[in-house]
Amino acid sequence: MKYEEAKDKFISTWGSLGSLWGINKAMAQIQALLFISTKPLSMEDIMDELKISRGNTSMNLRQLMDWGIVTKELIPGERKEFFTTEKDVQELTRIIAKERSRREIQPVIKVLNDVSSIKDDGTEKTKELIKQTKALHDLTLNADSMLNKLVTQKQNWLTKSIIKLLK
Amino acid sequence: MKYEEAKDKFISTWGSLGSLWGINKAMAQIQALLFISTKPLSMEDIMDELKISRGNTSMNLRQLMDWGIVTKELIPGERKEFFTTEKDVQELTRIIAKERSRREIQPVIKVLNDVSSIKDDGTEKTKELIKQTKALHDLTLNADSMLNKLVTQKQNWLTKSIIKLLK
DNA sequence: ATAAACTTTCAATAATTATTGAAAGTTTAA
DNA sequence: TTAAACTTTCAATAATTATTGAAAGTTTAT
Repeated sequence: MKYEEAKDKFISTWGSLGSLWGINKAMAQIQALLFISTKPLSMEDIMDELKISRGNTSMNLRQLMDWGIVTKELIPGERKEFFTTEKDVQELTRIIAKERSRREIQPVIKVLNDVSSIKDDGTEKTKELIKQTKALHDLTLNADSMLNKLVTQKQNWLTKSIIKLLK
Repeated sequence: MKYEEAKDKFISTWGSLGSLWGINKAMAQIQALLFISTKPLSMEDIMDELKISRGNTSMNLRQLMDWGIVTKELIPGERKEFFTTEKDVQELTRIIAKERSRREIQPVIKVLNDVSSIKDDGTEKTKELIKQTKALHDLTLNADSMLNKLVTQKQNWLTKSIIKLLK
């Protein structure tokens, strides 16, 4: 496999994986492109490489910047804006996990907490609702914490053990 | 908050959370409904409760059964089929995590592995591609393993400590 | 074998989400 | 101040995904 082929394969795979971490295809592909680029890229560069429109590029870059994953880089003597992404995967994951926790998991924890706190009127169905939403509430907290744990760990000790197991 | 209100709130919230764990709204809502129900429900019951069509109900129940989350229950003397869902959240999570790992994470690990194995031609961009896809490969393995870890743990020791921290 | 009771399938349609492109906005250089 | 270079916005459109409903399929009781 040659460089170009490998690069395209990587970008398109990472793009379609976007759904897994809750971002759209273009956004994931822009991030992937920046991730393997050795130098900052301009909007033009990104549009050309990914064959997407100016508007699409602008909007998705903006969102990536909102997330704190991509930063503007000003290059002396250049009028254009250039962009780079966080290159440390641990840090990248930490940012994404935090963002998703804040946007998606926290609101659910709140609802589960509310629902599991309704007054127990003694009926079986109410008891079941309370019991099961409590269990989900616990699980969600648990998952959220795991997410953060995964992400704040300093060393990838785990990776090493897995690779050992797989070989 | 009364039972009906709490129930509806739970079902709709859980439904909209579906995207987080990669399933569609109707599927998540059916699962939620079964999850808090004290007895198996028929297709009719589900359609009425969630106001969705017969076809939609049938297709999503089928998918939930494919995932192994929902099972058919035959009730003696009844012609209809009845459905129940796994009630143990730990087990539920384990099933979902396994399924997502198989369907989504494994293929990505494969691509990352392929891409990071391209011949190093000595250019900077090739080195960067190799380095960064290797890093992602490790991360993905790591995340996958975490997912499984989260899910196979017997006790929710973590939950307890979080609750303690939050209070 | 027949018909009633029930489930599945799938083409048509609706709803949602992503993308475009051109006009409006902003910044910079001279 | 002007105009060129660049970015952002957003209504229109395209692409994708979910949902319906009715016809076809299946099972069961008689």
